[in-house]
Amino acid sequence: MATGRSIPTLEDVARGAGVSTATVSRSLNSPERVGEKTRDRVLKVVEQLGYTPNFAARVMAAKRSFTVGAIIPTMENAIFARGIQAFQEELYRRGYILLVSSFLYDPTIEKDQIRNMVARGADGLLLIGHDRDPDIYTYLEKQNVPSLVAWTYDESAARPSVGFENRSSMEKLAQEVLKYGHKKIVAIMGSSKTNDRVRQRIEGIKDALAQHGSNSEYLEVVESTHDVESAGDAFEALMRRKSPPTAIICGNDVLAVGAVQRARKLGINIPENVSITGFDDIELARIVNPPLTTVHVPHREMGRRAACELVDMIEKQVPGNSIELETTIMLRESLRSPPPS
Amino acid sequence: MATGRSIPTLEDVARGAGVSTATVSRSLNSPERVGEKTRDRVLKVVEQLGYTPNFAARVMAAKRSFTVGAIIPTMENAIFARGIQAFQEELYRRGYILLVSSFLYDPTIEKDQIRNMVARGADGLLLIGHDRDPDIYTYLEKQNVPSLVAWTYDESAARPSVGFENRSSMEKLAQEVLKYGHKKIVAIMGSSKTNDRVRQRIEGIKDALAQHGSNSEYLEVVESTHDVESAGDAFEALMRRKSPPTAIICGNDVLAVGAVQRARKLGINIPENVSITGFDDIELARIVNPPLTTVHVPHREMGRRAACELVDMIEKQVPGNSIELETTIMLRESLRSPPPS
DNA sequence: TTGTAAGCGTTATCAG
DNA sequence: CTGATAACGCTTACAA
Repeated sequence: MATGRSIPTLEDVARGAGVSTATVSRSLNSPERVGEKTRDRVLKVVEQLGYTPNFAARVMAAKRSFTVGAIIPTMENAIFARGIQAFQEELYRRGYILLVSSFLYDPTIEKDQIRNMVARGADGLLLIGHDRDPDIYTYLEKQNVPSLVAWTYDESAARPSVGFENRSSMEKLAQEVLKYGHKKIVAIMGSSKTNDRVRQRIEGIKDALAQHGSNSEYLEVVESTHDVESAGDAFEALMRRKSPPTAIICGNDVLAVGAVQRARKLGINIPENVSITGFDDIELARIVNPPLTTVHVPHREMGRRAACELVDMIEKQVPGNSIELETTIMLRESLRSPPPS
Repeated sequence: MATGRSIPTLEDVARGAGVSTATVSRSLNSPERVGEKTRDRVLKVVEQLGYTPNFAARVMAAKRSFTVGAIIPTMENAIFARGIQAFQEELYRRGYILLVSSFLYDPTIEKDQIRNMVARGADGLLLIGHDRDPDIYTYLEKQNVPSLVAWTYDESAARPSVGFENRSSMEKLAQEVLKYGHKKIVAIMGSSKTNDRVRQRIEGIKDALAQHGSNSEYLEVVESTHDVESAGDAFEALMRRKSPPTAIICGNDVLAVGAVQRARKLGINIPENVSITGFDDIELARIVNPPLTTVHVPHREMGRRAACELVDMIEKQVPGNSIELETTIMLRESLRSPPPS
């Protein structure tokens, strides 16, 4: 029945210090509004009892949770792990804590998790990409929970985002591929179904082709799931064709690494036989052999800036500004001129 | 003043459905205890109003938050990212949500974050390794918050853990190194200061040396921080010696990759000139050239099992069982016989 | 099966 | 500067 020693509450502290609960609360939250002597006495009792405020009660009374939720595809891709790591560090610095959920690229799960986090009183939400059921945005507005989109920057979007231009970044990369004289280019991309970043990257490649006078309608895109193995399969299928591509633009580094590894297994030389490019510039990109030509994305910076912006939105009750981060093309050995045909 | 439309509460639903708040609560939490007709009516109103329960209020009333906290060194190391990913997936399946904090290997921050999570009403905590200020355990007991240690398995420890034997795993690996005839072995490890896993791995190497008749006191351990660059520096310093080691056992794959990459830069061939081993078997281990001989750790399995166990501890109010997971040695090209001297 | 009402531990308002 | 006291929104005996 009795759980032995129970957890001390504000009231216990108040009793111990011979003051009211209000005074204890003030001593803790706005010490300047309490007499020095009283405060010291209160803090001593707090220490003695090992009092920790009850969070739920505080949230309910203050209507603030100092909690931020992040709903991401998966932590297993280093781009999210890094970005979220930086996001969390900045949040911690500002007195917030992070609730994390991954939805494994399943929009239904994502939706569920968004509701869940709101219900749990998250003060704000970090979302990846703009592309989701509009109901979600209506819901968030109704609940008055600010949300910020990251991993993309889109001026045309209605809501603020912190990230980079997926389309033009990929275009720059594709330009490089074209400069090397490639004509037979195929893209291996993750599913574009509920993923605006993927769609934009595809558009970026087409932009480059169009500028180059190529007929961009001819861009072939092979869809792959987000893992090394599946990208390897896609790569293998392409290379077994009678007339294989001379360059393969992958949607991200993980896919590109999958292609490179499979190439090695098949005895296909990169870049002699075929060029491969990635996107993100994760650690893997420099470690794989040959190192990947890819687009460098400042993931940590993005996470950190997103945290700053989101906290501002929460605390200042402002709509939030979009922030564009620059990407840079990293030219490495996986790209070179096509083999003489 | 008036915030326009405000968020619907239980009471709004009750009013809308013409029932009491208790009935609404029951319709949501234990539907079987409510008449079918009433329940349907209630749920319809819930839908209409877009009602979501207020989490803080629920926590306060039920004294349960369905939230679990994980306090890890960093998400940037893939071993934690993967393990935590699986941990979160299982938690989600069981109706819990995950609060994540990283402490960047700083025990002061860790302590702070533990208190923070407890204050926020986490129902249970996942911690990495046993090694921390005993006050923390006293505190957790006093607050009656169950905690589970992962990434290690230690029978001798007072508290339950889900993980693997760091010591004997490393011993197995070191045995392999010795089998290849290496005599000059040096270890590059992360700081062992507040890290029992590191200490155990060092002991493991010594165990192997002792069994092999070598004088284990002679094991030299070079300390590195947890990044590729620092490991590279350590490696370089070792190889510049008059009499460099023939095998370098690294504390984990990240350090080993740092050594391999630096070797390439210096024109040192692995494994011809020197063997290198890792620990963890993250993706990187297979992708680096040459691929690493390392210890495979079932990170996802560990995360998943930890979630199961921790939820059991929370729900059944039991002390919790330790679970030992098996590791396996992955022999790959980075290890071979020492060069003829 | 349903309703009533007493908490849960804070914060915030308003007096003093 | 300090103290009462009313919320905050939900769960859960207990009663009907």
